[in-house]
Amino acid sequence: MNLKELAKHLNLSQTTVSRALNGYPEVNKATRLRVEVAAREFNYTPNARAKGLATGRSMSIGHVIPTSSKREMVNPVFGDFITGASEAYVQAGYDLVLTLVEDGDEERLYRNIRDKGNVDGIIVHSPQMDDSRIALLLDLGLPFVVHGRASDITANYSWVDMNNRGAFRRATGFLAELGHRRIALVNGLEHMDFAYRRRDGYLAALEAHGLKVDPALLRAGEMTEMLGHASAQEMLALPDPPTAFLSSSMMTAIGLRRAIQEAGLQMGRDVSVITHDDELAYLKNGQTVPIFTATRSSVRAAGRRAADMLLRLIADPGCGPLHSLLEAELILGESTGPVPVARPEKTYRQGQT
Amino acid sequence: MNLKELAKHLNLSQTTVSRALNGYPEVNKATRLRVEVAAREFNYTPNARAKGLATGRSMSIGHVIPTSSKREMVNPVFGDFITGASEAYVQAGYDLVLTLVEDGDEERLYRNIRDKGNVDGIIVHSPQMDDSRIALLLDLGLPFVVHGRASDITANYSWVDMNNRGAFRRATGFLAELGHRRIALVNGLEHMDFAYRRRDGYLAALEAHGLKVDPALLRAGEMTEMLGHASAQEMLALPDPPTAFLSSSMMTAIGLRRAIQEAGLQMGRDVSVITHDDELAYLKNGQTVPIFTATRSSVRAAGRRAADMLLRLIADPGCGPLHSLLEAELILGESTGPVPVARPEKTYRQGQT
DNA sequence: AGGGTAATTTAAAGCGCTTTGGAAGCCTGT
DNA sequence: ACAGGCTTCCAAAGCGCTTTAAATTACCCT
Repeated sequence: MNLKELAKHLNLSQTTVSRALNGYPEVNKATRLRVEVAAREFNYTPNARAKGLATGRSMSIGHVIPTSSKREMVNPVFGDFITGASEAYVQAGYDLVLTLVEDGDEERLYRNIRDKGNVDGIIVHSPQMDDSRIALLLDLGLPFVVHGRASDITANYSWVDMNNRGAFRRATGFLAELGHRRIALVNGLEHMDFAYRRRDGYLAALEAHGLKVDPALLRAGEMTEMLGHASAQEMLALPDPPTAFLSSSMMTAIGLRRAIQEAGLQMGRDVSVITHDDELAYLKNGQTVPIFTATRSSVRAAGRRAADMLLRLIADPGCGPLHSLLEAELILGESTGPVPVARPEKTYRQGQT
Repeated sequence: MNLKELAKHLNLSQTTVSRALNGYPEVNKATRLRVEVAAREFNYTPNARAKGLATGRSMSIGHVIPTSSKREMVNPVFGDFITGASEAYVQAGYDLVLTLVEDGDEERLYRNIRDKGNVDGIIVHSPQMDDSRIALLLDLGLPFVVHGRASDITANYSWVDMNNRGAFRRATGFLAELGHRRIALVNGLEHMDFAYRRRDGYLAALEAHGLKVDPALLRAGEMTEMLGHASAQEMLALPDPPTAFLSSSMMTAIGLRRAIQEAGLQMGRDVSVITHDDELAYLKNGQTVPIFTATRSSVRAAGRRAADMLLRLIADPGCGPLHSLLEAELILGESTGPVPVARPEKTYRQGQT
C-alpha cells in the first residue's frame, strides 16, 4: 500500500494524506484522524527511498570504521558503542548504516559516501593522532562527529571523547601515592589517539611524582589477553620488576593477572593493577565489588552522546562544532594496594638468577 | 554534479549517460569512454536514493540484531561477523544497515523494515530455538538468511550455521577417550539455539561413552569470563569434581583457567579444558601453538558466507532456500591431557572438608 | 540513389514521496 | 450581497535516477 492508493481509498489527495501523517497543521482534525486510522489499518509505511528523494534527507547515519591490512580487527568496543548510539537513532527515526573502509583511498571513499547521499551525517571511529579524515570531512561539508580526537589536528571539529589523559594521570598518581615507583604501562597501539593520550597522562604523572621513565616498563600493542600476559611475564622477570601495572583494557588486564598468578604473586598484594574499563556488556569487571581497580567510562554512553550530538548538528548545522569530554571514574577494586615493603618472595629468586 | 548536469555538459541525453555508466550495450564505444572520463573528472556519483527509487532496489542489506531487556548485550561475535559480511558487500556494491530491535513488537518492526524498503534483504542474528521471526519473515517475503538455525522451526529457510552439535559431540568424545568421566559443560544461554545444540552434542557423546549426566556439571549463562571462573570454582569444590571442562567461548575458558590455577591445579595436566573458539580478532587462542584445545570455526568466514548467500538469493529469488553447514575443526592445544591417575593433591583436601 | 537493417541516441514517463501555489468553501462584518 | 480572511483541500511540479518506446543516424547492398 502506497500513498497514492491510500489517498484514493480515502477519497483524498496525496497532499492531504501526506500532511496528515506528517503532522502538518493545515488539515482538519477529523480528516487527520480518518487518515491515521486508515494508515494503521493498512499498515501503511512510507517508502524511505522516495521520502528521502523528496526531502533530500536519508534519515540515516553512517558509522565508518577503518580496517587496515595490518590492524584488521574491528574494535571490540564497537558493539557497545552502537548499542548506545542506536538508542538515539531509534528515538529520532534514523537508521544506522555501517561502512568498513580499508584505509588507502579515503579521499574517494568519503567523497562517495557524501555524494551517494544515503547518510545525513557520519560518526568517525578510531581516530589516529594525525587523522587525515578529519580535514577531508570538514572539506566535504558532511556533518560528522568523531569518537575520540586527533591530537595533531588543530582544526575545530565535533567530537565525543573520554578524558584519557586525565584518567591515566590520575590512575598513575594513585599508584605513586601508594608508594609504587616501578609502574608499567601496557597500552594500546600508540598511533591510536586514545593510546597516545593515555601514555601522555602516565608520563605526566610519573614526572609529577619525580619518577623516571623506564622504557622497559612500556609496552604497546593490540589489546589482547596475550599482550597482557606476555608483557607481565617479561617485565616480572626483569632484575628490577614493576610493582604495579597500568592496562589499557580489561582484556589485557586479564592477561596481566594470569602472568602475575603464574609468577606466584598475588594481585593486589604483591603487584597492583589498574586497568581501563569500557564497561563492555560482555566483559564486566566483577558483579558487585570490582575485581580490578579501574578507570571506568562507559563506551555505550559515549555512543549515545555522540549520536545525540550528531543529530543535533544535522538538525541545526549552524550550532557549530560541539565537544563533549567524558570523565572517567577511578573505581577501587581489589587489584591495588600499597607497594610491598619487602620484595615478594618470588622476586628474590628471580632477582638472583 | 548530478546526471542531468553531466549530460548537459556532454551534450548527451541523460539516458545515454546513464546507460554508458551502467554498462548497457547499446552505446557507442567512443561515447562510453567520453562519458566515463567526464564522470571521473567531475567525481560524479549517482544519488543512491534516486537510483533506489528508480530501480526498486536499495542496494543495502539489513542486519537485524535482537536486544532484550534481559540480555542487552550485543553479541561480541558480531564485530567479526560483519567484517566477513562486509567483504561481500563491498565487492557487490551493497551497504550494510544495522537495526537493533527490542524484542516484543517484532511483527510490526519487521513489517516496517520491509515496507520502508531500504534494505533488499536481511540477515537474522542470534536465533533462539523457537524463533518467531522466521515464520514472520517467510510470510513477509523479504529475502533473509539466518546466522544459525532454530531447532523448533520446521519451515524451510536459508541459513548458515556451524555444526555445533557435531563439534561438541566430538570434543566431548575426545575427552572421554582420554579417560575423563567427569566432564563439565559451561554453556551459553540455552534458549539460544547454538547453545542448545552444543548441549545436545555433549549429551549424545556422554551417552555414547556410557557416561551419565550429572546436573551439577552443567552450567549455562552469558558467556563471560566470570561465568567460567565461578563455574569452575564451584565445580572443583564438589566432592567429586570434574576432570575436564567444555566451554562455549574463549572468554569463559579464560575464566575456567583462572579458577583452575587458583585451585592450585594445572590446566592440561590436572584438569582438561576444551573451548569453542570463534577465531575472533581480538581474542586469539595463542600465537603459534594454541593455548586451548578447541573446536574452531571462524565467525568471520560465516559472515562472509551468509552475505554471499543472501546476495545470491536476492539476485535469484528462485534459487530456493539455501543452507550451509560449517564444520568446526578440533585443534589440539595445551589444555587437554589424559585424565590424571591419582586425584590431584588439592582435591583430597577439598574432598575431606 | 534508395530501401532495409542495425547501431545509437533521445524524449518522456515513472518510481513514491513532499511541497508550492492556488482554489474552494465557509465565516464574518458592513 | 460582497469584500476579506480563515480553514481545508487539491493539482501539479519536482527530487535524480532508470527504462520504455520511438526517433535518428549510419551502414550495407543492389
